[in-house]
Amino acid sequence: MLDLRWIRNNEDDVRSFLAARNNDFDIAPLLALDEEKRKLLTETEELKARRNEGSKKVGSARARGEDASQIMEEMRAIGERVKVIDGRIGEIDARLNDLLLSVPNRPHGSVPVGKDENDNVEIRRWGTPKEFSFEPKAHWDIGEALGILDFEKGAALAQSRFTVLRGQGARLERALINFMLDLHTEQHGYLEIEPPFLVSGKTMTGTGQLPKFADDLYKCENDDLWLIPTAEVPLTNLHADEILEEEQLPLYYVAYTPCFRREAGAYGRDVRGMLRQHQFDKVEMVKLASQETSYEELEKLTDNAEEVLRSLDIPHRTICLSTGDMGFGSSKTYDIEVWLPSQHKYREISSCSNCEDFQARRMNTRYRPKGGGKPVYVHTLNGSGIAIGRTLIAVLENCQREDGSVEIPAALVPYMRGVTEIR
RNA sequence: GGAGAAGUGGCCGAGUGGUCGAAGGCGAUUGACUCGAAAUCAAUUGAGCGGCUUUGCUGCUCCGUGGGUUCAAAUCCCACCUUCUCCGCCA
Repeated sequence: MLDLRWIRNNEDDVRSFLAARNNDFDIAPLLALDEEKRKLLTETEELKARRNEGSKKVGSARARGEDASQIMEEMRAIGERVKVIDGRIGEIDARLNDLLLSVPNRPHGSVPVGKDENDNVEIRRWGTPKEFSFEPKAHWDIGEALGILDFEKGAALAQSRFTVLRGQGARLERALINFMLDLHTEQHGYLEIEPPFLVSGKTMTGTGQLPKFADDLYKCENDDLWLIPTAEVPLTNLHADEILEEEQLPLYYVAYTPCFRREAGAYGRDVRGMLRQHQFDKVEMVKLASQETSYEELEKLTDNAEEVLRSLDIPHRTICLSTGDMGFGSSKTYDIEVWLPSQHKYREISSCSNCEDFQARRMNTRYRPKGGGKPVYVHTLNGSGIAIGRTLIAVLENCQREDGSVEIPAALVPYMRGVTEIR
């Protein structure tokens, strides 16, 4: 959510960044409502001041045993007008809030302006895609041949886009989770959290999933509970409605959770294998930082995610998303993409964003600056550190051998209890 | 799920219709005292929105949340949420 006052004073900026995002949101009705509300507010506040004064007079008159019925009558009339105006203000507020929650975040000045993913800018590459002496297979072929990936059973138990992992496949998933959690907690200074996997509508609104993206989420029928699409939601909301001290910042949190996404609107894409699932595991990093340090923290966060892939020796590249490709709540996003030999392409495995104060304003998380002063909104950052299922895919495909077996990267061997290959 | 109790400022805690945004205490900050510290004393110490003669003054709102009654609500009424205790159920 953006600051309404800022929108009011920077109309042109808002219009131009909405255009850069290909967003057709019209701010005119919003500004009109804002104007009307402020006019009514002045009116009702004046009336209330008069009523407060009158009520005090009634009190003191009664204390002296005098008759106050005339003032009471006047105050009753004022009260009725106040009620009408406040009712209208309430309606405007609700509408204003709805509109504000639908305005996307303002992109940072360093973000490339562009229409879509074709305008994303590659920042760096790491590693060289391996030359195979044979035709590298896709992970679904490797996994099914080894008996560790079962797509049929996933579909039978739930529906398509669910997978059953078996044996060393299930263990590899678990190994990746533990490896990443250990890396981030022991080397990068994150505090491990185990959050709820279901959260309230308010929490979903805090990070921006609601109200706009309800169709992408799974909701419980009888409760105000939603399955999290990413641990970003509970982690970022950990300090909702709090005022922190600047000395506490930055806060680093990391969590493993399953993630649940309806993937509505992704019907034809990545239908084979487990690249795009309704349920997938992810280790997620979240930071709350001061306004001055958040972009520095974004660089570190992205490096923390890249470190996972360096440790596993998997080729990858990092790109900066253009204004047209960026998510709703982000001011700047780096995607990390791994090399998938079977597709001969880099594919997204992590997304690291600085949301600045966009989420903080929604969930009301502030900090008191050093040396006192008014509380200001924190900057929130999140990044996959990293997607587990896609990492498993990357390991299977990049570490496959001609005979169909898969070599376990050295860093994972301890987590696989000494297993060095799956065959 | 059933029965009961409770939700007040950073914390504890008083307040059952009228100068209550809220006593008192703790904590914090500043000053005095001190060579310094402690102790003591004094002052200050919530948030949001707005106005102004803008380092201060001022209006409105906020006592779990949302409604209602009233000239006036922390205080009365209704609904909901959360916490605690007991029962039931369960891992």
